[in-house]
Amino acid sequence: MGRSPCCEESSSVKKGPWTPEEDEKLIDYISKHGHGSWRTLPKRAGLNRCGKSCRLRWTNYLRPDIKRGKFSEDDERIIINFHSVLGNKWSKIAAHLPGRTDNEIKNYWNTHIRKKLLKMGIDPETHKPRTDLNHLMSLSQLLGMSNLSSAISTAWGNKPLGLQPDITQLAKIQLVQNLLQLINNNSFVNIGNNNPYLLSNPNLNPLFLNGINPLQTNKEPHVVLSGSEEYANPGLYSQAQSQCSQHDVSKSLADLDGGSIPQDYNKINSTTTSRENLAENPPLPALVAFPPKMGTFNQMDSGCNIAAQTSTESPSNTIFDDWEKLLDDETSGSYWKEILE
DNA sequence: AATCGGTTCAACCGCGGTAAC
DNA sequence: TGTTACCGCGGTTGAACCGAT
Repeated sequence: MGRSPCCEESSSVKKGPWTPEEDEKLIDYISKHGHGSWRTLPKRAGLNRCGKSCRLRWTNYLRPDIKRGKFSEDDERIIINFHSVLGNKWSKIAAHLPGRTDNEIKNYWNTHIRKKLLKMGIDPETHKPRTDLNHLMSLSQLLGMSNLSSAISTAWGNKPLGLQPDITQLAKIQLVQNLLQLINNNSFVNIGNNNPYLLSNPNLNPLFLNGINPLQTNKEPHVVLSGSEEYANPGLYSQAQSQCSQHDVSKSLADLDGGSIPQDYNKINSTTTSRENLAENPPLPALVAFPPKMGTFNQMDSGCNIAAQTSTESPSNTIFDDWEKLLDDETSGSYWKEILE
């Protein structure tokens, strides 16, 4: 329904930064009487502020259990993980970070995490690889003089599990993927699904919580993050879960919450299953087949290993071979060579 | 030392949900 | 059932801060 601003009836109320005296009054009043009705609090506390302003000041700054200072890497990981599932539900995310406010998390996301993800070629909204042209251009610049085929072989060839590609290699992977996505309009190239970086990076894989390596565990999933809470971003989460689905997410979430499974998730768990959820929000199909020769994730044993490149198939069968052909072609490849070189 | 542009974050704005009447 | 009041949330703003020149 909405309503007019709570303070419009009284234009004389003070706005802007709070003074130490005002803070003191507010703290003093609430510690003695509790906040009660925020609307009437300012009058009762002797403050020339609107109730909303008092509530904000209290919940975001003066509350005694506020935890101030820099976010730890764990905090950051938790924020990314929950954002990939919940989206911009800052208050819900804040509920999993005791002492942190939704406002603080929102600010931190917008000023730090968002930029980090963008730099890495990850869309912070969808947690999927970016496909916009500006990003492609910046990636191509980042690549500088790199060579596409060597990029692919370096990034995908014989990398041992656990040895993550550096940022340049990531850029190469991203560029290739994005170009392929553009070419195959409406299709989803499965590099993202199988991207070892996305799956193994604790900051990007929601399953990678609190020391649980989704690439190594081998359990049946039985939990879900949906139900009353919308499955906001089926993208990364369901992709990761479907590709690498032998994980106990509830344990991860329980660990996050200091050992006990959060109430919300218990409630959710009792009503839905991940399979149902995935059925409702199936991961995007890989319309362009991921070439076996480039490596696939072995879900049967140790999780999502990238198999070493084995060139047993016809070399002309893969999209990457087509790519090399395309790039070798004097006429059609010149444009792409310009971008890539 | 002064200026400028970018970044950070506290505070504000306005809307949606919902309880109370 | 419709209206009003209130709370909480997410998006936005702008002053303060900071580093580069």
